[in-house]
Amino acid sequence: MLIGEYIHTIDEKNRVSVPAKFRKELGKKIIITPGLGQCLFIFTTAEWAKVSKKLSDSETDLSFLKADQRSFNRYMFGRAAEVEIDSIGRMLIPEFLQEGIHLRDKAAIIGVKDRVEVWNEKAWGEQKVKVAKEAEQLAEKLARNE
Amino acid sequence: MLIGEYIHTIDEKNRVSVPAKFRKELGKKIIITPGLGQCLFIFTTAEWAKVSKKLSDSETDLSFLKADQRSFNRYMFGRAAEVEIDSIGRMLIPEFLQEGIHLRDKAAIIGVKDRVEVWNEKAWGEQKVKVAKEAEQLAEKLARNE
DNA sequence: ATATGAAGTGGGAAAAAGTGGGAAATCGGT
DNA sequence: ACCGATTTCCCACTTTTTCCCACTTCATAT
Repeated sequence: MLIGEYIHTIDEKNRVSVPAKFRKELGKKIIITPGLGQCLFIFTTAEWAKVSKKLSDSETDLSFLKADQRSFNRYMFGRAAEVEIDSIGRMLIPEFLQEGIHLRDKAAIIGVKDRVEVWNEKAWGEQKVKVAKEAEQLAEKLARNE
Repeated sequence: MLIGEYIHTIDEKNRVSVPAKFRKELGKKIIITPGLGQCLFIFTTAEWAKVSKKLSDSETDLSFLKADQRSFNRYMFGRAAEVEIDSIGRMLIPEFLQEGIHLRDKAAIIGVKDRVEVWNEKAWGEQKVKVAKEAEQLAEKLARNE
């Protein structure tokens, strides 16, 4: 299972170490896409096969005739990248994906059960604060037995 | 699968490098047609065979009138070009196709699963911004498995 | 405390990709 | 058939990417 938080450097060549604990599960080849919120998603090739199938299942073979389907596919596929993890466990994040989430210097790499997310370190810090508050409220509710 | 975004130069001889990652899948010969939206479509010969069959097949429900279908086909077929990719991986984009989408200097080349789109760089930038918001909503739906 | 090994980071060299331009071949018009 | 113009083919340069090696840091165990 993919869990935990890691802060890694993104170097001048757009490389980031995949946390060693994730490497086995992710395999040699991964798919990086824009995520929901200010982050990227990393899928295994198997997961991506499912996702892209789901996208195409709802379509006819002539999906490009429908305007909104066109836009959506353009967005999803056009901004995805198939990436090989190098011999010492680094991935290369294309610049067009970095731009979308203002990634630079430090990346937060988060395991979320069966997917991995990549955040700008600062954005992740803020996200955590936000989530922490929600968690506290949830905990209080639980404590009051609601 | 054809995915990702690449910005390439279109030179004085109307040549554009096909992104190296696309070359194997596209093969030596491709079909370039006017696209829908401000772009061109590129299909493999195999994919084009499917598409053109579907378009001309009267059995297919394209949900528009015969007359419309005729003029649509005239548009797609009449302006489609069969193009050979040269020995070092460049394609030649006919001028009549460039004019339609105001292509010059820089082209954005986008992989959209099993077709490739070619955009004027600037138009692509605007398209991305426009679609980003609605695509996220659609993606959320998808993520919730609706 | 020190040695050992694994993980992460940085950088140089080799290879590949992208770009530009000249020469040969082809085409069209006279 | 000849000439000029356009297209095609090939070569060469530049930039980017990839591959590999080496150093540093952190954690673990002795």
